[in-house]
Amino acid sequence: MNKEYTAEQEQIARFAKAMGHPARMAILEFLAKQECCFFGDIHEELPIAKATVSQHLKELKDAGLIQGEIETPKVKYCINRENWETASKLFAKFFGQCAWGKKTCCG
Amino acid sequence: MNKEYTAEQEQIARFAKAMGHPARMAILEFLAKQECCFFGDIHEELPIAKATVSQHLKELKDAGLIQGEIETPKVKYCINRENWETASKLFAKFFGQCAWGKKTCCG
DNA sequence: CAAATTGTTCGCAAATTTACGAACGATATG
DNA sequence: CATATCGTTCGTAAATTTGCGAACAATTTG
Repeated sequence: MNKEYTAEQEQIARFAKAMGHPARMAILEFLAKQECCFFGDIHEELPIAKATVSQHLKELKDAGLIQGEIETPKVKYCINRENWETASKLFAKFFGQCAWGKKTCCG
Repeated sequence: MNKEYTAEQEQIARFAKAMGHPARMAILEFLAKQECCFFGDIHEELPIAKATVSQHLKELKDAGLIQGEIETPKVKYCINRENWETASKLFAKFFGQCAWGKKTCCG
């Protein structure tokens, strides 16, 4: 029972947690593929109620992976590119740190 | 309320979920850096009780990211390299799929 | 055999997550 | 003004997660 967690561990865990549900992965993939889109488009893609979609979007927004913007009467969502890049690098670094040689992994 | 999730979305979500806690990230980093080690070594690294460590290890094992092996009287844990590689590729693919040009992201 | 070491499992409590329908606010339309 | 559309928020229920200490099993040591 010693050390605390590093800020980087907390950060990547936050990103990972946000990605830790199929609905949220589906949302992220959908957004990543097409610049931006509206809530309704996302809802159509998913097998869950709109209230639940809204909740998942909030979590992704809180994690910093997406951002939303009101475009009356709709709401437009898109990837938060800056944080997406941050996450991308964090995960790449994480998976690249293995100590057993680059041949069998991370290649 | 339409489509279901793809197998790949489910898989990456499973990996991400397992990584979605700082303690589990710390465990993975610790293991990735040093081939293998014993339960006690992992426990020493973390600010949580052994029962909780054991639980986190079980989740990582269930997700396929690590594997354990009894080496009486200790238990040796290490990264599951095959699945680590699978995960590495899945995440790389995921973050690389953005549609807004490679210059501003994923580079 | 008694005692110590190592880690898992059990039982429990508190917090969080997931999901839904209903109600709601805001704006546009008839 | 009444209606329809769009999406969030509220309230609730069920399931899962997180964490701990105590008990436990298996082996080794005295």
